[in-house]
Amino acid sequence: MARTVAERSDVLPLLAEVFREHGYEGASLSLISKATGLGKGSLYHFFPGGKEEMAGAVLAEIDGWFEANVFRPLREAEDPAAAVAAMFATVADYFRSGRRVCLVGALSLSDARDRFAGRLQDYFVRWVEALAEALGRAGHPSASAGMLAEETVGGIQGAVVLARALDRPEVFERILAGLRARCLARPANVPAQRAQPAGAA
Amino acid sequence: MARTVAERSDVLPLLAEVFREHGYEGASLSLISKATGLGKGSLYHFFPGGKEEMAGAVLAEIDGWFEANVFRPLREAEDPAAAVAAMFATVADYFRSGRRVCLVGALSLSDARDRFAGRLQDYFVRWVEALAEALGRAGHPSASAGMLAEETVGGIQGAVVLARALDRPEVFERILAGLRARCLARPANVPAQRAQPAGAA
DNA sequence: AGGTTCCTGTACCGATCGGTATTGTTCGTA
DNA sequence: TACGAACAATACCGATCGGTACAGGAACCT
Repeated sequence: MARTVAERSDVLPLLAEVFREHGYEGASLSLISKATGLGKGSLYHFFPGGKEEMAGAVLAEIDGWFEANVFRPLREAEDPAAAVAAMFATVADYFRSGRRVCLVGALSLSDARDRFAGRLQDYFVRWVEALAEALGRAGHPSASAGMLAEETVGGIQGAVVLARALDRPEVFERILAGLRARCLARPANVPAQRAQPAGAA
Repeated sequence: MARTVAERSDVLPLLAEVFREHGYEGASLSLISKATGLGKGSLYHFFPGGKEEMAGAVLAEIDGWFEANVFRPLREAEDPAAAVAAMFATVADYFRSGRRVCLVGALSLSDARDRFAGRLQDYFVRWVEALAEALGRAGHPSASAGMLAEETVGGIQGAVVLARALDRPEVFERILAGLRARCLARPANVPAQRAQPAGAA
């Protein structure tokens, strides 16, 4: 028996991909075992709570990644408009232009929603709030900033659905470009917040 | 043994609800049997192709419903702006303000996508095209009409995801209201196409 | 009434499910 | 070199999966 000295954190990305591709119900332990190269014994060694703990760990990692790479930059960036622009690039990359499913969104539509309700809710709440704050600091009036943030986060989720259903990744890119333009359009009432000219960081 | 003389078409709505609530993988035959009140024997009498045929029949019915109540009105309405406004009302009603999942969208994110790829693609293609045509006739230039149609259909899907994840139906309503406003805003270049003043049929 | 068709319920099939127990194997440590 | 902890692979558990076989009752025909 080979001993690979795997760490729990090593298998998380593989695990995540299995849940993304097959959903919670569709990801059977044999599938997970094959995808991670770990036998059931090893799997249950790392995740005594079984499948639910595996999915929970994946959600936690995803949450952490978005917190570090998306939410916090939005909240803390000196140049909020640039941070918003960066968010679109980061997200498009993360979702592989719509070829890759958003696990949080997929779980929200699935049977497993109730099981992870708190986490799912939290993820989207924090995304919307972080984006709304950045939009507000970029000059959008606070009411419309919240509304625009909701529309944008929802729009990204919808773009994943549509691009996957149509099997056309360019649909994802196109929708994100539209959302980006609306987020970066100079708000009417702010004097000189420089809008990103479609090519900045 | 009671004979209920059920028709195949009678069980379709119940079947649809089971698939919506539990997804394809999550909808087990025992669950389906309980929800429809039909034993496995009856189920396989009506759907010899098993679960796949059941889901296929549900998709076909949904497709037919949208064709009759959404797509065709968009294509054939005398007043395209009114048809677009009606679409939002119809859709909000159908999705129960985001409390009810879009089965086509959910399947698109799930493992079962490949199994029904053609149907899923067709549904969204026809929705986007019908809406784009109506928007075009309402005065949007053809390029932006296609783009806006894509954004709108995707936005509706995203609104379902977001509202379900947040467990707040008003998010669905709010996003749809925003999309509606953008669709009905008087296009810059058309002379006198009357924009719906947010309250008409 | 007798036969036929159409449905319905149930028992049952092999396969696979999530999960556990057990046994091996490879380490760090000393 | 010996030991115990950490990791890996396998066999196996009861339950449930999707699907089949079949017997039986209701409605219809003649």
